[in-house]
Amino acid sequence: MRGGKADLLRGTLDMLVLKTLSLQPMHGLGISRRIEQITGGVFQVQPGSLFPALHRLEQEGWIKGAWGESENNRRAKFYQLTAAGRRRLGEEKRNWAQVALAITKVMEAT
Amino acid sequence: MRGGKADLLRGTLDMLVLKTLSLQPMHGLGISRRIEQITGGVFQVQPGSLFPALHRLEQEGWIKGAWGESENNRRAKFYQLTAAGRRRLGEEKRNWAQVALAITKVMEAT
DNA sequence: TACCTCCTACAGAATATCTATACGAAGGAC
DNA sequence: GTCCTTCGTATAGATATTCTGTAGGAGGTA
Repeated sequence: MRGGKADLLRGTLDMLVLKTLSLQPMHGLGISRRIEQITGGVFQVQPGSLFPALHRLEQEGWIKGAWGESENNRRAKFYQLTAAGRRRLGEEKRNWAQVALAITKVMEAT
Repeated sequence: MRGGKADLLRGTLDMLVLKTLSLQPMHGLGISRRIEQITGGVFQVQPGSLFPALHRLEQEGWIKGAWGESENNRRAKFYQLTAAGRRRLGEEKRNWAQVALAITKVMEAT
C-alpha cells in the first residue's frame, strides 16, 4: 500500500480484501480500485502487494479464484469468499475492533 | 508484541512508545508494563521488540536516554521525548486517525 | 504496424517484529 | 557465603509482509 500510511497497514490488507470480496466476487485490479475509491485515495493497493496477498489468501482456503472475463473482455481471475473465508473475516473484524480500542486507550491515557 | 493481535500492530509500536513517554520519562521495562496495563493485557510488548524500537527512536532523535536508578535501585536507562519527538507524535496521531477512519469506511461499506 | 490500457505475475529488497538467549546487578532466604 | 529470583538491558537469527521494479500477454484503436 501507499499514501504515506503504508506501515500502519501491515496485517490489515487481508481483512480489507476479504471484506471487499464479501460484497461481491471481483478480480484483482477491481479489488484494488474499490479499496482506493472507498477510502478516497488514502489507501492505494499496489499490484505488487495485492497479488501476493491474493495468492496467500487462496492458499489458506479463504478465497477461491476462477478465470473469467472482465467487463472489458479481458482475461481476469475472479475471486470469491469461501465459507472458511467468511468465518475468517469475522475473526479479523473482532480482532481489529479489539486492537483499535486498545490503541485508543493508550492514546487517550493521561 | 503479542496476544494474538501482533500483526495488526506493525507500525504502531513507535507511536505507543512516544505517547507513553510523553506522559513522563520512563525506562524500558516501565514502558512495556505501562502499555500492557493500560490495554488490559491486549498488548504485550516483549523486550526483544521494545529495545530495538527504543534504539531506533533514539537514533532518529525522537527520544533521548540517560542512565539512572530505577525505583528498585537498579541501573536503568530513562528515556524522554525530545522536541522533535513531540512533533513526531503529533504526526503519528494524525496519521493513525486517518488510517483508522479509512479502515472503518471499508469495513462498513455495503 | 504501433501503441495504449487492462490484468496478472514474480523476483529482490527493505524493514519491523518475534523468538530465544544472554548477562550483570540487587535483594532475600537460609 | 551461596543460591535463587527479579529487574533491566541487550543482541542474534528467523520470519513475514509489503514495496519496488519489471515482465508479458491480450484486447482495442488508429
